[in-house]
Amino acid sequence: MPLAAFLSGRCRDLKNMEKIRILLIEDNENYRQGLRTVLNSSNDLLCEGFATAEEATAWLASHTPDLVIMDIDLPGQNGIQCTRAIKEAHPAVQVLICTVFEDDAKIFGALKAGATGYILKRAPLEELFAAIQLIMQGGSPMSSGIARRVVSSFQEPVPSGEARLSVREGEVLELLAQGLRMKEIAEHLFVSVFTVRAHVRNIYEKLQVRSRVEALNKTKHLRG
Amino acid sequence: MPLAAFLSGRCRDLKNMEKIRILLIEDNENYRQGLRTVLNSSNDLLCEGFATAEEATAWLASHTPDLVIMDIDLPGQNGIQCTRAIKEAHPAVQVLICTVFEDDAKIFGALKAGATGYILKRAPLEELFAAIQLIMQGGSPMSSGIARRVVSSFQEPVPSGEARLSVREGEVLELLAQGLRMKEIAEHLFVSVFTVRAHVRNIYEKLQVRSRVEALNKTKHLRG
DNA sequence: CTTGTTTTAGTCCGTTCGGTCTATTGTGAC
DNA sequence: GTCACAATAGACCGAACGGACTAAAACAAG
Repeated sequence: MPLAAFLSGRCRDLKNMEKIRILLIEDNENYRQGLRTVLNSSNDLLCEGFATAEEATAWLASHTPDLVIMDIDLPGQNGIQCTRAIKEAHPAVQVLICTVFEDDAKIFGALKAGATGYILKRAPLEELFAAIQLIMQGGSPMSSGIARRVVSSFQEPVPSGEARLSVREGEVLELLAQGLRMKEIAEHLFVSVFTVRAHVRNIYEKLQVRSRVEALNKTKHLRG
Repeated sequence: MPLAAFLSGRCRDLKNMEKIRILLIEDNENYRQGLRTVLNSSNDLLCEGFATAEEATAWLASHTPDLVIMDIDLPGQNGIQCTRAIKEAHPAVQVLICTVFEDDAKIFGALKAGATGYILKRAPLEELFAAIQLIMQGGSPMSSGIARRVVSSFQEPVPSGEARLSVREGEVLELLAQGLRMKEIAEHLFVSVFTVRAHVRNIYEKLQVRSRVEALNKTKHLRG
């Protein structure tokens, strides 16, 4: 790494700027070559492109970009698998997903794999440029609908119908969730194990389950 | 609701536009009044302001805004509690957090409570205006550092040291997570219950736990 | 070819859990 | 005041679980 880049660290020096090195992984020939040309025409970007995850991985053995712009629907290894591989080998490299898909499986799969941004191909080019700047400045660019889905995944669903547990049952459930045994729960709540067992039985009855793990699975949305 | 607004639904009609009705909850007098004046000076916004959650709640009994801009550090009921209350009473109302805090507890607390946007007070005014438009168009505006934290919360930590489970152990763990008993797991995997028990014991040993729930708690980040 | 790991399988034994049942006390609703 | 429900406590029993052992086949790494 050049000294200037090292000294500037995460904050890019406007006077003596290193170009942002971008690796574009996209199997559509026209889209890739077009986008690469557009990106390279910007005087602060330097873009290399490949059609498959395998080609890109080979190139990555001897090069380290700042940012990877990743398609998801690739032949061979897909973009999510490739993202995971890249983040394992080069944790500092940012991965920006750029795809037509906007279903939860793809979105959360990509984020779990280590992607830090997710934009849609139908977004205008300005949004892509803005996303590149944003991701290099520590942000996480997401197309608006994507961000909404990500945020929505945190919302706690309303307690579902008949499965309404009493306050005390909620406390017992919370302790069950921590992996405590009934005896330990009894000590925490200053009641007898018989009482704890009664609560656990009632919880099972209300939730229609037959074990701790099932009960926890049915209520995980209520417990963060 | 006026007919025009009803017909236009979520897509605002540029010709015959209803103003976006905003409720600003912010205890700092100067900040609130200043911001309210600025927002009202825009010809597509209509902003009402209160200093506390309690005053705002009283007003909400007879009014329904499109958007609430919410401070977190309020006297009395705080902004996160207030967000939860508002979303329970008016699920369609969007809540945009605008605060100086950017710690995980506040961020995720607010999102879990039902906020759909989270921006910082130090952001320029243009960002606030953009956020208002974005949130009304189905997006989730977040200041760049906030978005990064939210996205980061999805990243799966690297499998921690000695807790490296074998492939088979992973399969067993997955079935344990679904609430199956050992006999059922044995049937799924076409092996004897003794084998399943052996795997479970090895999993417990590797994870240093003593029950299913503890094992699942220690590995939930590996299992989505 | 030996060494280590994984996957398989088993025994023994005590603990914990889950189902079915009964029963008392307190509290809030009607 | 009665009714319903939550919280408490208990007995009985069989099933499931968890800990401490052993052990063999399969396989990859060295």
